[in-house]
Amino acid sequence: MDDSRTRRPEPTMRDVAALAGVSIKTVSRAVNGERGVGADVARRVAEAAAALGYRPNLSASSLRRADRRSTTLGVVFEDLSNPFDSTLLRAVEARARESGFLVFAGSDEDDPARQAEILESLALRRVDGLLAMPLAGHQDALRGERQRGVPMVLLDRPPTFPDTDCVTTTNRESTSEAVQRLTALGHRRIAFLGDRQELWTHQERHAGYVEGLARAGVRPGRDLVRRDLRGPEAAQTAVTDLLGLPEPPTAVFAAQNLLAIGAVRALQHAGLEHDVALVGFDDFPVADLLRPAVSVVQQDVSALGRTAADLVLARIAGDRSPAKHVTIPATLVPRGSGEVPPLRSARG
Amino acid sequence: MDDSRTRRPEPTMRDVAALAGVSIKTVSRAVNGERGVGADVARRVAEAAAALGYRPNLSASSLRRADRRSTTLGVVFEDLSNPFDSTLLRAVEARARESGFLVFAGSDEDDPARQAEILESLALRRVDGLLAMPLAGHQDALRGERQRGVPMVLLDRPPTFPDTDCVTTTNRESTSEAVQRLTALGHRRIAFLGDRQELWTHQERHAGYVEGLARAGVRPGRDLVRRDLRGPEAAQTAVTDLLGLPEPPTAVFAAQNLLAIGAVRALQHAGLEHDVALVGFDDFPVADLLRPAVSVVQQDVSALGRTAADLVLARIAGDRSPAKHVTIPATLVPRGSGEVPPLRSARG
DNA sequence: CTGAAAGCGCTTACAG
DNA sequence: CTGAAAGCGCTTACAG
Repeated sequence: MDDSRTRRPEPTMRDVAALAGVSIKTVSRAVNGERGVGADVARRVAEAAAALGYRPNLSASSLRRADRRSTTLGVVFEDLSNPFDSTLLRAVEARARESGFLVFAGSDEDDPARQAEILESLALRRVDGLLAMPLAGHQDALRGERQRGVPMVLLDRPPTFPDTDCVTTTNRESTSEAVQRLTALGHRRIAFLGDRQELWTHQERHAGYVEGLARAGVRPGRDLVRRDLRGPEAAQTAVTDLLGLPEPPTAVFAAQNLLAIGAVRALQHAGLEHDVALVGFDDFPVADLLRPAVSVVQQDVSALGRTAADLVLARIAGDRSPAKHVTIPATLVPRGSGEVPPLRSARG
Repeated sequence: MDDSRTRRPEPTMRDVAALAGVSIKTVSRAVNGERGVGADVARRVAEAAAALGYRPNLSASSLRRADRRSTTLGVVFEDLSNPFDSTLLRAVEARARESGFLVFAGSDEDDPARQAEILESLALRRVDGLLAMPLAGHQDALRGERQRGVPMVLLDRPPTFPDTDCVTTTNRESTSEAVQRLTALGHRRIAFLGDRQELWTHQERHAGYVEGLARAGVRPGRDLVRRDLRGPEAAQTAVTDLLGLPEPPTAVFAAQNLLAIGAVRALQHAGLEHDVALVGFDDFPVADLLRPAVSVVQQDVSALGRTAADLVLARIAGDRSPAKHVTIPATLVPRGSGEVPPLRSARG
């Protein structure tokens, strides 16, 4: 191998044209597969390009072309190392590539400043479309991009500004269903573990919880609702606390997978994992290997990502129909922990 | 909001110059913070830029600039929805952003054609550097990019071609250590579960297994080594089979987290999870919630990603030192399953 | 401190 | 079927 530590200048159309003995316009036509190039000339251009290792410069072509496309998408999620986010990214990326798009990926860490920074960075590179999870409060940066006319699809949560597509899951409906399954088993004291109240998904899931109880004629005990829990440790503490109540819950609904994990820890610690029912929203790896295996409301995360990608690609392709809010159905996956009846846990 | 469904043409330096009443060269200087711009003029330019919502076109500037930088990195991993890959990506992305770089992310699905396709796609967009996991056999596409002089750092596995940085973990050493811990507990019949033999990481881990046994004067039983296991199901079958041997293993070393998960399933199924020791390579979520909790060799995946990102950024910045192979130390995390002594599992 | 001209690699809009 | 000229948005290399 020759010295690969030195980056050589890339051959250009000019070089190919010189070697093939044609004009650069002819090379352009041949490279882009436009018709109106003689078979013999096309072959000579192809040979010259191959000999030089020529690869067209997409930035240059995009700069000059009428459509100005960079065939590039920007993805801004909270944390790409989260399974939810990474599964979304994977689905988006697969769909994007089918259409010849490449994907920029960034994590905003739920920080408005960082999100704005990433969006700015994407804008400087003139991405054709944006896929993002809107922050709970501050959606100014996203709204700004949208107002400039950048095609945008929001995931997991709806925008607070108009005229923008989004794809979410059946938070309320599926939670209501899950809670009704618990009441059907006879549970009356069902605890609710929720993340930050400002999160739309958790508002929806809480609403579903209330609705599910109401359908069964159960009045929600205020002492059983623990919200603003951030992370598994907070959930663990909350459940431990709940178990110490005079009338402890016979079932727990954890509105997020990290909270379900914290609940498992608390139940295991109290030795009550087979006595108190548990259902979580969002699946997590090896949930089926725990004892009991953890029943969950499973989002179709890949479908979420695929749908969002399809939407933004359609917008880029010129779809000017009114903004859509697509809801992807979640599925109840019974594994054991959610099928524990209340009798066994009646204590005292 | 005005009609955000129509993408307006972006304002250019020309527009800003016209509004500020200066030449575009002056706008260029002001925007790039070059010195030699009068305070009054700088202010007028800033105002005009803000009024128009001007944002420089990085592609155009990169095209003309001497350094040709796109301040863009390409990441090509096997599957971005894998926790290992997504944790790497997250670390790379964080590091990249600190240096003003944005990251293109793609999954090659272990398919040479797809990897070549992604690399091509990245090359057309003139990324400044490449971070990739080399495929077991076909490294031609990566070698090709490297020969063109594209800065490149390989992750998890070394290249089969020269002059290229890579970052891997202590596969052999840590496996040897883990096996020696098992022999120190008295284990003599220790099974090995491995993925495809062509994978360098699994060759290394197998070598570490052999070495660890040798240190304890144990001769590896050929019947206890099961390789070419692809995924948890294969591992589960293999362990079930091992447990049926006349002299079953008293301990299992699973050379990958998915294989460890399969092993857990088999042990649980046989009711032997508390009787047969298990150690896995690579951590996995909630491994600590299983009963017994699963002991693992934990890679420092974030450090892997950070190191790789730093290396490629240094190369891009002009570092011409000889190629490095950095090895990141892994850690043994005892959780219970690896601390099961052999006596309890002596059967018959 | 400021600007006119040329050019990065490519496509557009013509002309032949 | 092929090509010369102009220009995308910006920076370089000059000149003043």
